Amino acid sequence: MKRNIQHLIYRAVRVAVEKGKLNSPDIPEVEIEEPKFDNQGDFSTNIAMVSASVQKMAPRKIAESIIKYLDDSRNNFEKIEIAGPGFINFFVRPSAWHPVLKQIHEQNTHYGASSIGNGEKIQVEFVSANPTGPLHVGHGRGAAVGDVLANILSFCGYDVQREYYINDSGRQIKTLGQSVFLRYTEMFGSEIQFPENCYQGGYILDIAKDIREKRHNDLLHFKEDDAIFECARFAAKQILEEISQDLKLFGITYDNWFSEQTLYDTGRVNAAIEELKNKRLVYKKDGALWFKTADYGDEKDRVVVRSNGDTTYFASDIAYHQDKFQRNFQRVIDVWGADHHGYIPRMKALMEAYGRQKNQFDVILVQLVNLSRDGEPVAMSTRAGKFVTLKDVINEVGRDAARFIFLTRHHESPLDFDLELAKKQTNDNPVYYVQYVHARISSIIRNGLERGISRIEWNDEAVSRLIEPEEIQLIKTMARYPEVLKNSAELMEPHHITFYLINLASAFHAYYNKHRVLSDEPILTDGRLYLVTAVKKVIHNGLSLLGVSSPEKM
RNA sequence: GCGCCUGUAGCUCAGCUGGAUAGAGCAACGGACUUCUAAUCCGUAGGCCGCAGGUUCGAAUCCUGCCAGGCGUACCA
Repeated sequence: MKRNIQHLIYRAVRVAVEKGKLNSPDIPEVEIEEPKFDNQGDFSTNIAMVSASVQKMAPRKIAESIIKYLDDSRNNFEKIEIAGPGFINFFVRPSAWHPVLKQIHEQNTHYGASSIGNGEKIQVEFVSANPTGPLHVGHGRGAAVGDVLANILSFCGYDVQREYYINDSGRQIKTLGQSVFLRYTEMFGSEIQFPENCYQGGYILDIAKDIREKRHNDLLHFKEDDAIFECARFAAKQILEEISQDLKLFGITYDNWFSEQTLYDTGRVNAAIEELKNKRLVYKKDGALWFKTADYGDEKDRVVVRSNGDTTYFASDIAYHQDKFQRNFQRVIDVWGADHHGYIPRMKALMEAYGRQKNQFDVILVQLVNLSRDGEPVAMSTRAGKFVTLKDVINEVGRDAARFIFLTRHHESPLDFDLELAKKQTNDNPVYYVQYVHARISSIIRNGLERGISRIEWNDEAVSRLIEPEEIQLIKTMARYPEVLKNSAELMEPHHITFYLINLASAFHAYYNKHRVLSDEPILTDGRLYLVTAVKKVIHNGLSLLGVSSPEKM
């Protein structure tokens, strides 16, 4: 409908110019908006005001000419008027909305899908938590945002891959091995001093016990470094397995798990460093190797190889992101916790130094979750072993509610997550508000079946009976869905869908309370069943993208 | 100090690629179940859109400065 109006205006302008009513055929892009107030129509455009300076005419005069030559031979509009300083408001004839329903039924689970992605290969990397402890609530937010973003992009025609980057190399893994090994020796009677910088959580002890069960006291005979290495490998593998399970519980599966260690094992980190040298992007200073990131927008240069010969995390990240593009991804999206934002400039610098386009690499920052219980903040630290795991939260409040809460906020807005509140609010959590629509409509359809209505299909006479304001409102809202998705994909902001669904749910509940679907009139009943079935499809469609279930009964 | 994010109703947040009268939910108050699921609906009340300037016909939205909170600012990861 929107695009239709756009075309009509372009054509009207052309004709008006031909007839000499407008001065210039150059008009800016026509933007069609949906006004907030009913008395301003269903759609409106500010084109007359925006082109006033080009046309050298008063906005209202321009609007008059456009309307005069606007071709509404399809009779879509009840009224087109000029309002305020020069807005053109379009009032759509109610029946002109009806074809939207047919579209929804025909496209079914693909309603709202688009091809704006053009089959482009795109990768979304998210969560990527270090395998040094279980996932906590904060990771859950990144998981929800990343997963849903991937869903949306896929729905919009991108060829999406989900990847988890495993930081299984470097110091934190060594610390993990050390922590486990200490607990292990402790079980054999060693007096130990457990260092503060080691991981304190109870899961470390569990892993140590598992090792004892498998290896008995073998490791005590190893050289300490080797024993720590063994522990690290064992622990990381086990923790990663649990992470994978937790994510599955949250409804997330990955296409690929990428190990940092393999970058070293296959020499790709060294190769990347060599390439940097060849491109003269690095230099030596104070015994370390520096990347000239400051030349590409970073505030200063960054170390790639330390003076002691160790590579930095940045080095493996360079190799990793090179590898992503070598795997032919045209676009790469990293979902990070907001505490890593300081890292973005150097990554952008890397991209620029390699001549990549700006839109080929994006970082989605997800603000951290402030966890509290009954208003009291809960400290979160993997190292100190104080955290509420994602698994606990899923078990407490449910997968659907947890996902929904994470997605009812802009990802860059900090999120207060109160455990008691989340549990208590289970019943008036917006997720149930939306799911309830699906359950209610399912129930109506079941009741219809009992009356012998098994066919729900387009019928001119039946659909033409849909003229109540609440019915038109519902259809209008559903007509917006494809655009919401496109917007969500382009801005990479999943929360728009959540808010849209709440909106649609509200329109449905209002309708439900005012009108009966299964009425005494068979024709009207057919039309309304056709309508609410469309609503059910859109709700299901949206909830699926959010990874939330659509219950038949509640 | 510098950088990023945030600041909108009592609370939690939308709206921010400039538009007409500022939007939800929760909480408060008053109503609606003999009726397809009341996990619902209808209504009332609640606002210097952090502050001050600027750009514009028009600013919550863009620009500048300030204030407050969070985070970051390593030859850590």
